[in-house]
Amino acid sequence: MFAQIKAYYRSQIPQITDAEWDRLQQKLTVQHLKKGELLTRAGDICRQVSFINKGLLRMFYLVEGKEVSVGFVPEGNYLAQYDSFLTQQPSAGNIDALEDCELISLSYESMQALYKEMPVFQIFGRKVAEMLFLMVSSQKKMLLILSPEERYRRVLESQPFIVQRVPQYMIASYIGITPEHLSRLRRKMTVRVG
Amino acid sequence: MFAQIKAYYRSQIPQITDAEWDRLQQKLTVQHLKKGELLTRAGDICRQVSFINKGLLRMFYLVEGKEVSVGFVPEGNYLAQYDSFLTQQPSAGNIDALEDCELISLSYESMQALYKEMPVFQIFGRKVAEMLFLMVSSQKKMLLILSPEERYRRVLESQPFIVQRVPQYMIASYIGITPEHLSRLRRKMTVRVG
DNA sequence: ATCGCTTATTGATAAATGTTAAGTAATGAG
DNA sequence: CTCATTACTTAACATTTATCAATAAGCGAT
Repeated sequence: MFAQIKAYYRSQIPQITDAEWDRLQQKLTVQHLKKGELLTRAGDICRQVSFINKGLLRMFYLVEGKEVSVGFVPEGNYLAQYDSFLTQQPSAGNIDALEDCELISLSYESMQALYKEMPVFQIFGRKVAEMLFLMVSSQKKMLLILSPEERYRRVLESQPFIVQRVPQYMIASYIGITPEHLSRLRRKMTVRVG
Repeated sequence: MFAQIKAYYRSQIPQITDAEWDRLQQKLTVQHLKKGELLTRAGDICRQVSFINKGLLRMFYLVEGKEVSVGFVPEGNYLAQYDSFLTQQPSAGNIDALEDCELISLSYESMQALYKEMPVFQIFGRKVAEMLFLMVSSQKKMLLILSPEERYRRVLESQPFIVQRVPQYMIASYIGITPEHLSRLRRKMTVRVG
């Protein structure tokens, strides 16, 4: 049950001791989500971070009745409405399950307690925040300097699981275009290939 | 000289002691940059973070001969080619001074030393990373869900110093449009106002 | 296998944005 | 102060992208 998440912690903070891990594990809770269900919704305050043991989730906004997807997160990663989790203010975004999911969650209070209790979790928290910054920062850069077609190619090559497991119309809003336009770009791209 | 940066640390980590601050201050160096000079350039590995005591700097990419601005950072903030600083890999971006600047810098090695020596700096590092994440994350969201005109309005209302101190053609690429288009949007926006 | 629903494709048209080129305004160095 | 340079504006035109509407294809539940 906890093998994957334990490996994750060990990869981020190899210096973690068994005692520290045990202390953490006591605070973890397991949670299941069926395809289509919401993990958090706009207006909620995000009170936990979740490690995805299995499944795939999506972060998205509702803008003028339309869904705009901003991230897809598969098993083996941590996930939260992180802005809301950090600020403990209501989130503007939603998270739903694109597949049946198994999550291992840690509450805000538990995390604060771990921060106080054991410095190694400060390091973990810093590394997670740094990683998230790198990811979002590179995504923002792609939106600014690449054309829609190039952005789609990037998704294809650097996050192929998205193309394999996420409906195309969600990918369209993820790269900032309409589903119709993405469909046309794809046709244009494949004509020359075969 | 160090009053502003000291206040900054105290605001982020109020629990910092005088001894810890002194230890930090020993490692700080002051640096001056004239308007137009580069702080870091693409290909460099970023080896320091800089607190801006005075002035204004810009982060930008060179894409097909054109500058694409991705951030403007005024006095009172920390600045680095943060992706490169974290990974110690060559950066794809540049930083230049839009005004004469006074910077207070801390090297990568010094920061690692402080991390090891005193846990409070781990907390500081985490808070900085979290703040950067929140900022970039909200900027990415704006690019995805707002129109260019709305993005410009946001800059006007939430970062007015940019409109006051940054040339318009740099703001244009910052919000993802051409200078000509921004000029047209501005005309359209002011016609109705007066 | 079939039905019903969701997703993807396609075409016609409209709107938004980019490009090129020219002119005007602002700015800074001497 | 003057000139040269840089920044901003404007216009005509080209290209990209969105919208609307219709059809086709895929898919899950029964």
